[in-house]
Amino acid sequence: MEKIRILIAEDHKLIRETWTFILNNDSRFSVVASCSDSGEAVEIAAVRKPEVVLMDINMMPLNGFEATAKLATVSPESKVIGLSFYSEMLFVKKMFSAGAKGYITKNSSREEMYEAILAVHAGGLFVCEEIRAQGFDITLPPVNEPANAFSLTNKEIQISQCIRQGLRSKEIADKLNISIKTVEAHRHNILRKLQVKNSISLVSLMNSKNGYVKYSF
Amino acid sequence: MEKIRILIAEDHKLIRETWTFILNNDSRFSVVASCSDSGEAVEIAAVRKPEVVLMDINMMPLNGFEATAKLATVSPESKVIGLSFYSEMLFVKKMFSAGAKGYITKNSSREEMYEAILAVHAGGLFVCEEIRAQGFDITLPPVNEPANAFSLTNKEIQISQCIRQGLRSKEIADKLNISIKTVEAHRHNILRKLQVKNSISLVSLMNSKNGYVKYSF
DNA sequence: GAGAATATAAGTGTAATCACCTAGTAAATA
DNA sequence: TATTTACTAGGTGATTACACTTATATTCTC
Repeated sequence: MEKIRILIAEDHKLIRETWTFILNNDSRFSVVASCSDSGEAVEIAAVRKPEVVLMDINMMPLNGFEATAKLATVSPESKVIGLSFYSEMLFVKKMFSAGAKGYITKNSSREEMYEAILAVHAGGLFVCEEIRAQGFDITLPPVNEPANAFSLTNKEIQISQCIRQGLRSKEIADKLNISIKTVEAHRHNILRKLQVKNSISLVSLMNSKNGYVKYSF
Repeated sequence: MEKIRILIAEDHKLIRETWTFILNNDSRFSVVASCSDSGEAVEIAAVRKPEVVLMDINMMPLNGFEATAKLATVSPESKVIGLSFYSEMLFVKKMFSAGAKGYITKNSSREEMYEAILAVHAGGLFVCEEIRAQGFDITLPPVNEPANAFSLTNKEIQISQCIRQGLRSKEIADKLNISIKTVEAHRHNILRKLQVKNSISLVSLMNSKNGYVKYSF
């Protein structure tokens, strides 16, 4: 029996190393590579062609979405499993839209991670118990959410994540290599779309689970 | 050689289970219990008297601080190692003030976690490479921060709650019937005490799960 | 009573946010 | 092809936040 070849993309070294350890410790799995960045994961996947990719999207969900979509083109045989701390539906839906075959949260059990890997490797789809409990039905076709005034663009999502981290416009501009005026334009549009009066309210909205799901994307 | 008896307090099941697995997989360690809540960790420690406690303080730092302090009274023989995603000095200092013997971040390596457990079990102190790189010197005696450097007064708590709601200084002043300059003075003191750079970071800190108001920081 | 902590609030100045405007390019869509 | 949307980025001006200083009255504690 061939071992399932796995790539791990997870930004926290300790988590990455422990997962690598326990998966390599299991005769069914073999971690062929690991990295801390989702973009790097795409490059590695293009060369190593792992059968399963564990993609953490916690800190930079947008990068995770993009990377998943890119990965599907450079290595369509690799099945991506999304991993995050939260079970926000929009993240789950976005990941499946991007081509992911599975999604588990960090409240899943260790056995569920094994199950997920085996399921997607066998050509199936998998979501963890926590997300199923929230009514996510993997058998239903992806719903086309209507675009409305409350939906943010990818750039706006990315910038709102930066705002949430306490970054200033100047710092965001440097980080994303765009003009501070562009950042300010996006900020203004974000506040307008979500109908909040300032960045503090935006962060409060993002941090309130229901609010984030309901309004952010 | 007796195995080192370990208690794990970590709110994410997947992380908790993987750590339990790899530690139990090592002949030097034995995980005697694990829990998802720092308060529960105190109760367990009082009975099981673990030699080392891995205390995740990521999502609920304040609970983690209090639990560490309580743990030192109900089970002084247990050495606490703080664990978090971030290497914020405030958290590190707070944890050592509360009686922790070690601190590692989730950017540490797996070996560093082992080292930390062995070090505190042997009666020493330990901080991970990432925190040492930021200039934290464990050999120095604990700096006596000005008495209430980390504790907010009632007024400051009241005002920080208003900030959280997205209220501006002017609005807070009107609501509390005080001068806007007084509000600004309080805001400045709040940011200084909690060592955050702006109100957004303050709100993020407050919104980290149970918030801080309950525990008056 | 002396000292410390708290709450109050003024001044001064710098930096950041926010509102509103215009406007070009590129990509997707009708 | 024409239109829309997203992303870019400049200008202007008002408002707000933040840093730092000084100062007074009160309250609590040593």
